Amino acid sequence: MVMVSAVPIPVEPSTLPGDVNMADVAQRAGVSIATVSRALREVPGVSEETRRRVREIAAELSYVVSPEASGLARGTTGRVAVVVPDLEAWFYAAMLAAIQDRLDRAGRDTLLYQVRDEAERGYFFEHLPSRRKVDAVILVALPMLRGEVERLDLIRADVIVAGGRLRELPHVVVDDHAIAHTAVEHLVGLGHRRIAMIRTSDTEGTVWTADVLRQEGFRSAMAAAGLALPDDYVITETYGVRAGADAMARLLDLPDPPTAVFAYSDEIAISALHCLTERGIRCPQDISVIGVDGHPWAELFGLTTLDQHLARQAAHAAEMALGVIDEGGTVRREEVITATLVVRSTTGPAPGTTIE
Amino acid sequence: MVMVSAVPIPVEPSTLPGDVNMADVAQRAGVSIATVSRALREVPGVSEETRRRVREIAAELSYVVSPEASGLARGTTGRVAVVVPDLEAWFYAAMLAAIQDRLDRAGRDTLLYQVRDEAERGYFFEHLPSRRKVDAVILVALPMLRGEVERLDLIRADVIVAGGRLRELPHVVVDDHAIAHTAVEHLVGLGHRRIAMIRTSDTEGTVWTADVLRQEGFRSAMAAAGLALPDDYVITETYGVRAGADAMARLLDLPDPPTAVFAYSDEIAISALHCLTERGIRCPQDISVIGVDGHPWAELFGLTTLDQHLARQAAHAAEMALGVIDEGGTVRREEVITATLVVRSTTGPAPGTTIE
DNA sequence: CTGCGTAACGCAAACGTTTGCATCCAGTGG
DNA sequence: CCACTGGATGCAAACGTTTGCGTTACGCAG
Repeated sequence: MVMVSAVPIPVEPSTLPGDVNMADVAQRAGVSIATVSRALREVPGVSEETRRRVREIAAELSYVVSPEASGLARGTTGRVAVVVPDLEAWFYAAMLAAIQDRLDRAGRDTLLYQVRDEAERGYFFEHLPSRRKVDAVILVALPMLRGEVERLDLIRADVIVAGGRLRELPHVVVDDHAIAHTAVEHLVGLGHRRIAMIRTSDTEGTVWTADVLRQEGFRSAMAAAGLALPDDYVITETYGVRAGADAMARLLDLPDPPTAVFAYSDEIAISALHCLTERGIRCPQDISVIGVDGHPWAELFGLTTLDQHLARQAAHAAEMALGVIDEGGTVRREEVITATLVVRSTTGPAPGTTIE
Repeated sequence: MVMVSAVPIPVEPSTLPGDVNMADVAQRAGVSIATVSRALREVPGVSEETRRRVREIAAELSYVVSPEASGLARGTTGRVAVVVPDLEAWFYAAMLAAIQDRLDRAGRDTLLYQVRDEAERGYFFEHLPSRRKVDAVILVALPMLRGEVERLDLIRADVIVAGGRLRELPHVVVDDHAIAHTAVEHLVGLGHRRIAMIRTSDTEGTVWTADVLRQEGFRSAMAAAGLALPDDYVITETYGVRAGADAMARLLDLPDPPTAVFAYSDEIAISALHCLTERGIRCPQDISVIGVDGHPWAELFGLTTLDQHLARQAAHAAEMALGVIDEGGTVRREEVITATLVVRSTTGPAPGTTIE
């Protein structure tokens, strides 16, 4: 560590590449540390002339404030944690990407935590690594147990939920109930009467609102349309790349297979589509498929889907985090996004329906 | 701020949920702050008995050290930055996921930065936000300009490169040259003689070793096999979900189309496959396709690919970062992963080739 | 000319750790 | 009985900022 004493020893321009601190800048500028601090942070109390000079010298020495020292002094970290269950699923990666983007613009850093399986969940909620490391935590569609929800209080930071709701925490969600209704109505409008749903489970005891609500919505939409919903028309597969395909296979093997399928996500839908291709079943002539998300590949595969505007959800979540951090309680505590139906080529008239 | 004075006022168990500091623990335990610090960090100089008691009280008060204060005192951050170009591409998300995982196990936090387009690249390299915020930076397959490479020196942290090489920086790469050779040899072995390659460009002036090497490898492999390589057999498409499909369309429209295609990535390959489906061209009977990556969906689509063991690459990169941080220079500076050929159903004998 | 308000700046006390060094104390061998 | 050793512990000085408050110096109204 190079420490420059109070005695004005001349400092070489680029001799101390890393270890430049405010004292160095102050000395060079002939002002006090306090003034440098104020000058660089654009706070009042410094003349324009001084401010300019300080900035100049700081740049010259390529000085950067120490986030640790700064954070310690102001009692804040400038960081926000984002917690996701599984980055390899597009949904989470896209959400994370958009959140990071917004935080970055606001000058905050993004800390990433993954909670992939039961073990990691346990670890996370026991140690709450984000404890004192961030100003806010954004939980992205993270299924959790009741007891875990309570431990969140131990986080010394504001908690925001994205893609679901949790207790009274501020959150941004998509209207999952409406999603299911829109999907079913679209299919019913095409003459379908035998409609199934595919979802995946995480095989644990946790629940997540999106999952629950989409199922409920599906059931109520079917009921509203006056359609029967056999038990085996709601299929649950364990998560994986073949989940959709396997589920579709089970549906096709039913004595009375559906003519349309509502998939929980686009990834599941695309996997299901693949099953159709494998079996030589035409889509949408023989069976229609609709997904949820707005996955980039939905476009490629011509998948009809409900775009849930991930980027917008993410931006709202980030905005809430920023709001809570520096405005406190005065911030909106709920934001509901409405998904929009994007009709492509995997949904069509039910077999035997006359086309108008 | 609740400050407990030096006078031993009894402290309620869970009254100060967040603002517990070492002084509180020390007071309760009847020892000095120094001892608490040593006790909790498992450093020698504390009796087992004291250590136990301190740990107990700390847990009781749910005390957590302030990372800012700790970092300031020890001159280290405990954080590692990961810089990626585009999280929505599976490659980067998977890499990030595995890196974060490894860092997490080592008790380090992961800071995420995205550098998506030219503007963001400019901003990143001008401000180097990671400047003093992390102990190390892992650059994941980040194309950059020459001048930008030089600015990296200003980062007050060790830099590691994953998925490419940069100057003399420690890095982990896949053997891109070998990848291209293996792919071509596989196809040639199946009787193919007209083999094309599809790659994407980022339309900027940057270069990235993987891209360059795979092209070079492809050309040299073709030459080694004694095969002609027409200029229009190396197709460049701008990145996007239809890139592979569009490129494939261009290839099919050639007067003398190839019988096999080597795609830069699995995502491009899958997109290309879709073009075949659209046109009713059979794969592999009419044309073979091989990708690179080991994308989960490659399995679903039966795509033959070169698995480049992302998780392993990521783990090595993280390991290097950890190594450089606490061992300094004594660490391996290069790690070369060999991709493995995974033969599935998108590659088969060239049309007209007799099957043995 | 005096008093007063204000802008610009410096002082020094936090912020909560880590760590080199000093201190104390119980053994221990001579 | 006496240095002497070594383990356990405490003291206090960093670490590099931020910020409340005090001090100038200066302009202006009374």
